[in-house]
Amino acid sequence: MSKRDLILSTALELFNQKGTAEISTNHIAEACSISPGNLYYHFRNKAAIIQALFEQLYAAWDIELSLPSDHTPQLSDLTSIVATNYHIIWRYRFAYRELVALLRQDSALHASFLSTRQRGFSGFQQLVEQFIAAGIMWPIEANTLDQLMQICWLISEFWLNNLEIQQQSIEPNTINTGVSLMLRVLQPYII
Amino acid sequence: MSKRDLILSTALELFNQKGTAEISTNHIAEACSISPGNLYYHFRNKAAIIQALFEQLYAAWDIELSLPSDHTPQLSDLTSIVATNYHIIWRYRFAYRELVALLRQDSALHASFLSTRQRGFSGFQQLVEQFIAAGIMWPIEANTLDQLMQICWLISEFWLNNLEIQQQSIEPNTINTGVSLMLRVLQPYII
DNA sequence: GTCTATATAATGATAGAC
DNA sequence: GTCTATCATTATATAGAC
Repeated sequence: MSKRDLILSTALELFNQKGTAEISTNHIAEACSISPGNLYYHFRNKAAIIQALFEQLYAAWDIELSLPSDHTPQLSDLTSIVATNYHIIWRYRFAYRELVALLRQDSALHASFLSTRQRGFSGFQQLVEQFIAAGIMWPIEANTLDQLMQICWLISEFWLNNLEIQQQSIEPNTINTGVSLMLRVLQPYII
Repeated sequence: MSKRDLILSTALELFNQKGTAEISTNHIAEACSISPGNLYYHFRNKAAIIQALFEQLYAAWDIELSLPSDHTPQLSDLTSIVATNYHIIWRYRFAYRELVALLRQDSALHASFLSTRQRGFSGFQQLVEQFIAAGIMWPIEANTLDQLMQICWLISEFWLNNLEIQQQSIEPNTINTGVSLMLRVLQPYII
């Protein structure tokens, strides 16, 4: 592993444990067993480390959430995508715990997050439209469909935060409850 | 206004602007035009200020969300309660922006938040049960009902965060979109 | 209650040797 | 690339005078 990757994986672990505000560049360097000066050779500053971790998050979405394009979509695709998404968010949970605060502090980060998020939402839209075309779901009026997808998206982005607020452990069991909620939203429209 | 209240309202404004991590006790004292020492006479530390602001938040919920008990519930009660709740959350928006991080750092705060939140959720449960009893909503199987209420609760807690992530301004128009989402969830079960 | 002054520690970040 | 040394700044918090 390159030193850069060591710094990033160490920072990710510490941020997930204690939050970005509590972890200083000195903490990260010490946990990597390198000097603070060395850390600053690899990263301009602390914000650059956070930005690089967000880039890893975007890459994880691109890699792990892509569906084979020659594939007739099934409802089970939705549940597996959502479950995979929860695992990615959990891996970068510091980001979602502090999301609004982090984005407000760094407008470049906000821009990159928004454009990545928009791509994801478009993919989700296409999937649901494929469900309708395949006769898995009833045709739905455009406004209603948009609302349903917004609700599903909200659940997918905040379900883990919701579990943490309730001090519930994050495990397959509790994660699947989040998947069930999304299906509950769509259920009246499923054939 | 007492000095204690001045400190709290000033801290609230600064926390809402910049986040709790960026605002020090010195910043708060300076904005109040008092000395740091004086601030520490009124509050043990910064965490105590945050705790006191959460107490104000709890009080706002108790005062502004209580319904007259001799009143037959209507669906419009739900929308007005939800809209009022959004206004309260917006007033204490720093708390919801950083909620998971703040609760993880302070177990006493976490406990008080959870018990207040539980009371709120119970009140919401009762309201929906009254809707069913009054023939406004169909009888719903217990598990389904619980899921629907969890979804509504998730929307109510995270809608403003969702708006901020999307860089949408918080105004009656966008707030009402959140109310509509909740009604969209319940719509298939409304008579 | 309020202030000044200060202790102590940590922060982000850089310069320059190797 | 990596280190040591160090900078200026800031943070929380307290002591003691008024």
